[in-house]
This record gives sequence, C-alpha cells and structure tokens, in this order.
Amino acid sequence: MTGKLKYYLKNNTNITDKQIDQISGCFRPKTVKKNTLLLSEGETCKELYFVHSGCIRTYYLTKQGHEKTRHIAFDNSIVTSVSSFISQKSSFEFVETLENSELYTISNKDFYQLVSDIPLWENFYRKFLEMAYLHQNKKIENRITLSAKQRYDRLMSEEPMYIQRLSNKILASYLDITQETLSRLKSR
Amino acid sequence: MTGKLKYYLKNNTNITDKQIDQISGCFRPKTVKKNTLLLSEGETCKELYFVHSGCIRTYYLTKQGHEKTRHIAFDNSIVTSVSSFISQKSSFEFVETLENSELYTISNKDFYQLVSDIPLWENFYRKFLEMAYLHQNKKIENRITLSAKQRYDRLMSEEPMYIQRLSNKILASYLDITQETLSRLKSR
DNA sequence: GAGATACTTTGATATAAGTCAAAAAATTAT
DNA sequence: ATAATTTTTTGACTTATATCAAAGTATCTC
Repeated sequence: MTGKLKYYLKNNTNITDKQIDQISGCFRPKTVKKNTLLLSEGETCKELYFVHSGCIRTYYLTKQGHEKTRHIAFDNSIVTSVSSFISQKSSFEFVETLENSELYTISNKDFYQLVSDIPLWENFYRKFLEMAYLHQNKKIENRITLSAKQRYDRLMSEEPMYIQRLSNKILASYLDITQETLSRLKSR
Repeated sequence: MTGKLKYYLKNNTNITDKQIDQISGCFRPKTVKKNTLLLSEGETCKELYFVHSGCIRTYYLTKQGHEKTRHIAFDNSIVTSVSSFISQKSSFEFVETLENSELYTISNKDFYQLVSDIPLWENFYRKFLEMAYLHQNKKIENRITLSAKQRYDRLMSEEPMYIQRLSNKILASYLDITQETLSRLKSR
C-alpha cells in the first residue's frame, strides 16, 4: 500500500528497512478529488504530504486578489506549506490538489517525533530543507534574470511535465505572469 | 575573543557550555578589509562565516552583467554562499565584505563534522536552514507583490539598518531595482 | 590637497508586461 | 446533447521600471 513511499525513502536515504517500516507506518493514505483545498490561508499547517499519484500546488493571494503559485508537487514528491508546517503559525499559503490525488499524510507531531527518534530521518529532513532552499533560490534567480518568454522556454525544456499537466492559468501563476501574457508568448 | 560567537550560540541554541567551547574552537578569526571578495563565481565555497562586526553580502551577476544582491549579513549573524556550501559545487554567487569586518570562519569539513558529532548543532543548522527558507520565501513574495516604492518603504520601516549602512548601489541591487529608480523613488 | 575614480541625481525615451474587455474554445454539469 | 461555466485567445491601451546619457557629488589615493 505505502509501497511507493517506501521505495522513495529507500532511494533517497540510508534508513534501514525496519525503520522505513516504522516511518511509513506513521503515514495515512488519503484520496482527494481534484481542486480540493487541503489548507487555507489563516489555518496552521498540521500535515505533510507524500504524493503517491496526482498533483498538488501551494499558492498565496496578492493584495489585489491574484493567485501566485509557489510550488507544484507531482507524483513521488513531498509537499506541505513549509513555512507554516515549520513554524506552526498561521499560513499565508493555500495547499490545493490540481488532480485527483492519492496521498500519504503525516501529522506535524508524528513528523517531528520521527525527527527526534531517527537520526537519519532528521538527516533526510535537513536535506529536504536544503533542496527546498536551492529550489527557491533558483526561482528567485529565474524571476529576476529572465524574461517571461525565457522562463517559459526554460520550464518547457527542463520540466516539460509542467506544461503538459497544468492549465495555462496555473502555469501562468507559477511563472509569475498573467494568463494573457502566457497565451501571447506561446504563439510567438 | 570568540565571546560574541559563544554568546550568539548560547542565545540561539540549548548547547551546553562545554560543547559551545568545542564548537567555537573550530572557528578561526579573520579580519578583512571592506570590498574584499571572500568567494568568487566558479569557486567552491569551503567556509561559513560568523560576522562579529562589519557587513557581508552575497550576490550574483545576470547575463547582462548586473549585480544582484541576494543576502546581506550584519554583525551577529551567519553567512555563506548557502547553495555552494551545501552542495560543494561551483558557486554562481560571490561573497564580499561591504565594510571592514571581523569574522569567525569555519571550514565546511569542520562544520559537517560538528553536524555529525553534536546533535544540537545539527538541530541548530536545521533551524538555520528553516530560517533561510522563510527569509527567501518572504523575499520572493515581496518582489512579486510589492512595487519598488513599497519594497523600499517596507525595508525602511522593518530594517532601517539596511538604509543607514548600505550605499544606494547595493541597496538598489538588494531591492531588485536600478540605482536610478531608487534615487527617484527616494525623492517622492 | 589635486586628480582620479566611483557614486548619485536628473532628464528623455523605450519597452516588457499588466489591465480591461470581449469573443472564441474547451470543460463540466444537468 | 445542451446549457452553464471556466479557460484561452485576441485587441487596444496603460504603466512601472529599465535604459542611455550627462551633469553633479562624494570618496579614495598618491
């Protein structure tokens, strides 16, 4: 059942099989329809998700009410509202499914219990944070140094799945441009 | 000598005095004149700095050759080219002193040795990464949701030290605007 | 302290991307 | 299938910020 999660942990950590069983035992399966909010602005993020299948995004609203997509997680990845999950303070982000999704979810409590109990899990979490940082870094850099068209072209070549699986609306908000601009630059 | 560093660790961790001695023993003092490069693009970042006094920035160059300041560290904070220090790959960032600075420097090797040896140091490092992530997050959000003037005003009210201690050139590059724009919006 | 170098201001102009609006196309629901 | 809703495209217009250029200030260096 949690096979894919176990496989993921086996491939990304040196945690022993026994401890992988212990870890995956802390996750609960959760089937969610597309376009479902898992977390809203103002709530405290109590869960972290492993995406078995489907797709999840995190986004926030600008003062003008525009959605800005921060992160998109496809199959075989981990996602949550990182800042709220870490700080256990009110989130300014939303977490939402973009497709019908099968998730495995772990509570904040259990997660940090594992961080204390299993050194290699803390190690894994640290590496997750390192990756999250590098990813963010790259997003800032892209946003600052590339034009809208260049960002689109780069995503197209580096992460074609984004273009294949996401609607223009979501894609535009991920690339920090308007739908109209995306529509126009696609036909250039 | 490393008094300020020890004080910093006492205030930000639960590490025992004995282990704080062990940790600060791994740091070496380094006095650096202003406008000195500590790391250049293409080099691998082997050191992490505690800023005892002075000021350090990290920045990178766009394809057009413009400097973009990513992070600024004043007294009593820790700084490095995080992505290169983590990955031990070639850096695309520069690290530079903006003022005459007294630093304490630790090697990547010693740093990760302490991460292995002292659980509370790994814990501290994890929290450092969490903070770095939150800080980045906020920078992305500000850049996307606020106008140049709004970003300047917010920095002025939240971090007046930035405006007091940095030249317009550096400040502009930190706010992701040109010097000319900064000059203009200051007189509005 | 004079000259060189680097920084800041001001002006004129250009441009990428946003906004508003409405039609066309694609999904979703009944 | 048909209607209703949502998404995408296209057009006309606006705007914030960048660019280029030149003059004015400040800072370093010999």
